[in-house]
Parts: sequence; C-alpha cells; structure tokens
Amino acid sequence: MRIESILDGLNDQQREAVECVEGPLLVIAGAGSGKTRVLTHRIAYLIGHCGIPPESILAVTFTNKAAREMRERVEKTLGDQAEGLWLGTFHSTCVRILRRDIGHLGRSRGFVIYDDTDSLGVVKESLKRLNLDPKEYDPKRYRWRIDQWKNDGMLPAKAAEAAFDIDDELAVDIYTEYQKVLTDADALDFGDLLLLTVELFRTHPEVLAHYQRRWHYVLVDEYQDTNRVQYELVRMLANQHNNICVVGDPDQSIYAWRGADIRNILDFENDYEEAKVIKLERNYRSTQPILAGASAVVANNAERHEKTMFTEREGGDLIRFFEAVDDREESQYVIREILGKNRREHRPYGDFAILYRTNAQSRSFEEELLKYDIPYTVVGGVRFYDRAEVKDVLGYLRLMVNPADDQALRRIVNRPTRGIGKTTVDKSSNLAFERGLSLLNGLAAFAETAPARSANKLRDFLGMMGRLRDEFSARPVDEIINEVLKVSGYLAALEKEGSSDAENRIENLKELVISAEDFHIANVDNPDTERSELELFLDQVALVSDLDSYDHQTEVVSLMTVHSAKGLEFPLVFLVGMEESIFPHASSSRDAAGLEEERRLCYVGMTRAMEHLTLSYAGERRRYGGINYQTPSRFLNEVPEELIEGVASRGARTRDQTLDDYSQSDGFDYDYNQEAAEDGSVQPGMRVRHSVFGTGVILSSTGEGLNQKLKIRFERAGVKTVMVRYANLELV
DNA sequence: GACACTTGCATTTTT
DNA sequence: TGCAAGTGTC
Repeated sequence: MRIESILDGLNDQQREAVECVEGPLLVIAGAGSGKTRVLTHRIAYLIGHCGIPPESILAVTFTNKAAREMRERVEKTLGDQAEGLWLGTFHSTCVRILRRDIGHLGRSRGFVIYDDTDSLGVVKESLKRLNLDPKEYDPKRYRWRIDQWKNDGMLPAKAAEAAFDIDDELAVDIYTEYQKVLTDADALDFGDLLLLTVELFRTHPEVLAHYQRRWHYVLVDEYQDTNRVQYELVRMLANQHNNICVVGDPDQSIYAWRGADIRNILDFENDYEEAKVIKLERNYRSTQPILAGASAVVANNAERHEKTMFTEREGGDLIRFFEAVDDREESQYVIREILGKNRREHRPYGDFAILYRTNAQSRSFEEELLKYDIPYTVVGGVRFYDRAEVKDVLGYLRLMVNPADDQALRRIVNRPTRGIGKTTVDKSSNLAFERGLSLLNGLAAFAETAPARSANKLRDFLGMMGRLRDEFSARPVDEIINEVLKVSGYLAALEKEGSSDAENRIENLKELVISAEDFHIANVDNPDTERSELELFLDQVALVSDLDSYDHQTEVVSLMTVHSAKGLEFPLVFLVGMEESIFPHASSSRDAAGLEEERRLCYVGMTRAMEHLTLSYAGERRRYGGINYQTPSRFLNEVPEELIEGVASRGARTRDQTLDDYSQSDGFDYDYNQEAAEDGSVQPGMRVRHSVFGTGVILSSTGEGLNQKLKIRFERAGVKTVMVRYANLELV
C-alpha cells in the first residue's frame, strides 16, 4: 500500500491526526470536518503503512451504521487486508467479550439481551416481588434510576454506598431485586452489557490482560457521548499500550440525559498524560452563513472547548427565518417551499430534511406532505424490530433459545389468544416464584393442578414450544420464523382478522422473514461453531436501531428529530418549531447545563445544512388539545442579524385560504400585496410596514422586482433583510 | 377470559 | 389532541 494514496486529499490537520500513531490523541472534530475520514484513513494507515496486524486494532462507535460505514470505507482502501480488524459498537463489542468470558462472573454465556420494554417488565416484576404497589412506586422512574447507576458503572452494592436518602435506598432495593430477576431469566439489559464487561475486567485482571495483549491500538468515535462505564472500558483497554485515539466534538454532546459525560472529552488531556490534541476546524459541509450562524449560537455556552470553525464555501444564501401565525401555516410554508424548489430548481426530494425537537411535531408535516403526494420517510419513532407483531415473533424465538426468558413468555403466551389469560399466568407466576422456577416451568407446574380446561390449553402450548425448540432450533432462521408463524396460529389469526391493519402486520412479518433470509445467506459463509444461527440472529436484532436501516434515498424527503440527524447532512434543511418551551424544551431549560445541551442540539441541527437553512417558528401552536401562544426561541436571537433573511407570515389570508386554492392554481401564489414593489418604487429611505416586524426604514436594496432584497431597520425588531417576494410590505 | 370503556399522560432514546 | 395502559363488565 502506497502511503500517498492513504494520505492523499487530507488537509494538514487531518493528515497529522492520521500519522500521529503512538500515544494518546484527542481529535476535536467540528461538524462536517471529516471526522470519519480521519478515523478510516488512520486505520488504513496503521494497517497499510505501519504494517500493524488488523487484529490488534479495536475501533468502537455508538451506532451500527457508523460501524458499517467505517468498515466499508476501510475495506474499500485495503480490501481483504483489513480482515481481523475489530470494528463495532460499544455494545456489540461487549457482547462478543461477554459471550466468551462472562463465565468468570458466574453467569451463563447463553444470555439473552433485554430491551427497554423487557427491562420495564423486570422492574414491575421486582416491585411485585418486593410487595410494592406500582401505582405508588412508578416503575419508569426506577428503571431510569437503575439505568443511571449502570451508566455510572455502579452495581447494587456500590449504589447502596452512594444512596443519599430513604427513597434512594428503596431504589437500591429495587435495583438489587431487578438484577436477581435478570439473572434468573439469564438476561442482560443494555446497561449490563457495558457494566458487566467493566466488572469482569475489574475482578479478573487476567481476562483484561488478554484483551490488552490483543489490542495495541484503540480508536473511539463520538467520544463526547461516552458515559462513565464506556470511559472506564476504554481506559482499561488502552492502559497497556496507551495508543488511544478518541475523536469527538464537545459542541455536539447531546446525550447527557442518557448518562453521557461531556467531561470525558473535556478532561482527556488531564486523564492521559502527554496527550496530543488536534483540532479539525475546517468545515467541508456548509456555506459560510450557515456555519457562522451555528457557531455564533453555540458560542453562548460557557462550558466549552474553544474552537473556531471556518469554511471555504464563501457566499451562499442567508439563513432564512420564517415566522408563521400558527403551526399549520408553518407546515404549509415548509412543504410549499419544498414543492417549489423541486419544481422550479429540480431539487430532488432527497435534498430536503425537516428537523424538529420532538417526534410529535412530525405529524403536521406528514399530513401536508401527504396532501401533495410528496414521498417522505420519518426516521425514528417505532423501530421495525419494536413493532408489536415483530416483537411477538421474536418472543417465540427468544423462548426457544432461552426457556428462562420470562419477559418473552409473558408477551407471547396468549398471543394469538389461546385461552391462557391473566389469571392463569398470575397463578403460574406465583407458583414459579415460590418454587424458584422459570415462568415456563411454573406454567407446567400449574398445569398439574389446574382445572382440565386450562390444563389442556397449557399442555398444548407447552407441547408446541417444546416441539419448536427440539426440532427447529438448529434450522435456518427464516425457516424457523415461518414455522413459528404457522404452528402458533399467529399468521392465521391475522389473516382471519382481515383488517388493513392486519394486512400491514402481515407485510411486516414478511419483511422480517426476508431479513432472516438475508441473515441466513450472510451467515452460511461464516459459521460460528459455538453459537447457533438463531442465537446470532437474536443478538443482532437486539442491537439494531431504526437509524441503522435509514438509507439516504434520493427521492424522499427526510423527517426526523435533531437527535436522529446527528452525523447526517442535507443540502436544504428546515429546522422547525423554534420556540421557547419546544426548543429549548421546557423540561430541559431549568438549569444551565440543560440549556447548554439544548443549545448544542440547536448547533447540531443547524450544521446539518449544506446550502440552505430555514428556521421557522409559529406564534400559536396546538399542543395537548389546547392552543398555546409561543414566543420565538432564544436561540434565534443568538444568530447574528447580518446572516438572517426574514420572511413574513402571510398572516390572516393564509388561514382563510384553503389548500385547494393552491392546488388549483399551480400551487404557488406569491403575488400578494406587492403593490409597493411592482413599479420598482421601493427605495432606501422609505418607510414601510411589515406584518410581523412592524414599521421601519429601508436601508438598502439589492436585486429587482420580486427578487429584490431589502435591508430594513425596524423600530421594534431591529435590522432585518427581507425579500420583496415574501414580505408583506406596505408603504407608510 | 375477551372486549369496550376510561383515565392519565405527553423530551430527546446511538444500544 | 391522541395514544396506551389499566379498569370494569359481560
């Protein structure tokens, strides 16, 4: 491998980050600065130039998508030279370690992975065992608390030491019970995957030593989002060789609420002696106004690593502000802009993204997109593998692999309904608890004494599960799923229902079978002698997110939360709902830290845009049934005036005008109230009234006719730049 | 045990 | 307002 081809096309800082191979390195990589590029080229450089064997390199990311993209890019450069490289998410890395070594902790290697729903079920079960009323003791709150402890690397014993009041002590009791329930079910939740790996390393230095010997080079992506356990994990692994390279951007740390600790990245230089720091400050993504606007906003944060981003994409459109009368007008405006740009400028729909703070905001935009038949995808929301029908089928599969999986059993025991209801399950559950059995065995025990009718139903069910387990566990997954759908009566029940919803579910199940086929095909070449295909399949689906399957399609508008948009980019971005209480969100704005995280989130949202950014807000908005009067987000005031182009609301007229009016014309109707501009009579020095900004004096103008841009000093609103085309101007 | 009705609740969610 | 979980009735 020639060194030039690896270093070609990198700027000086990127190149330095790639070549600085030994010792601790922190790469502060601003938005759009080529972070992934640095990581992948660094790996290629290590292997292709330095001759480091791929198996002594570990690279960890947060998402499967990031891992996949990095792997693809590395393989593109190195081909099969990269074989043996360990590149995965934190969670998948830990799963692999635990599948091999969890025995040292006295746990079984065949554990299943519980998702959030399962883990909430475990909290409920724990409350029950402790005789606590779930109405008085909110299960969600305790799940949250337990999760915090796990993120902080604390098992129940540690948590007990740190508990500060009676309520927290009770939470420790629940946490203790929770871990017992998990262990009984031979299950690990997401937090356990990390926590137990760290625990394993802490208590078994010889195991840690094995991995330290193996990995001489450790790389971590999105380091600003690491929590305490992840921090410790990385630290332990890197401790031996000290060749640790972390990449991240403190300004894009937006997961503190999930336990991420921004200090991990801010303190890197103190934590690792003689750490080198390289800043990537050149942005390759956005035009100057966008980058300057976003940077100005985030500069208001106090807790910050100073950095100055720049772009060579000078010029470009100003950031557009749109003030709508209400949420409906906001969505109409956005969708009409999309439609207009698509038709007039032939912008493919894939160039557009609508970003919002909360998922609930997607609705009005979806409705509008549907009206105009514009193709779109909503990222996030319900994951494919979280759909009820998919989870049901997976429940059967999980139970086949692990008969102790009580959460899976509870889910599917009466789905489709087969006459095994709440009473039967409750009785069996009590019996299981008394005798220390799994719920499945509890059902079997209960069948012994139950009245004939329920006993028969139970025996049918147990027999079916037994047969599935004995005869199908070792088959290809797609075959197993088809068999489950058949013998459980699941498919038949859906077909009988015949509703469109049922048809939808059947479609989803077909999709599941297809993904199982794909998995089978991919797996044939690379058989794991120790674990069955079914087990591997379940591991994989437990660790995927909706975002992982998100493909940037060229003809589809993307809708998602700002959180989901991190790492993505779009030529044209609408960041909507820029209002106090939404963005920043009311429940995050109470303390300075929460507000700063919201501001970083705003920065993330704005920097997704490559060419054009519109920030919109509505004066009133329907929320929770009632109408709320909204004030513009404080973040809007933080964008420098000279970067803004204001666009006026169409005000009352829009509200009366129905959409049909638009679709009957060509959908565009911009020639309202332009009397003042039509004869070119608008000139600097004139006084005008703007429907939103009030009265002001025109300072300067550029362009002609409808495209004329005016800089106006408003008495109340300050200096704004508006376009005659959009502004509702009146001469005064 | 199944189904209709009521009630409470409503950030973000890489795994 | 709109949904999901929980409660009450047949």
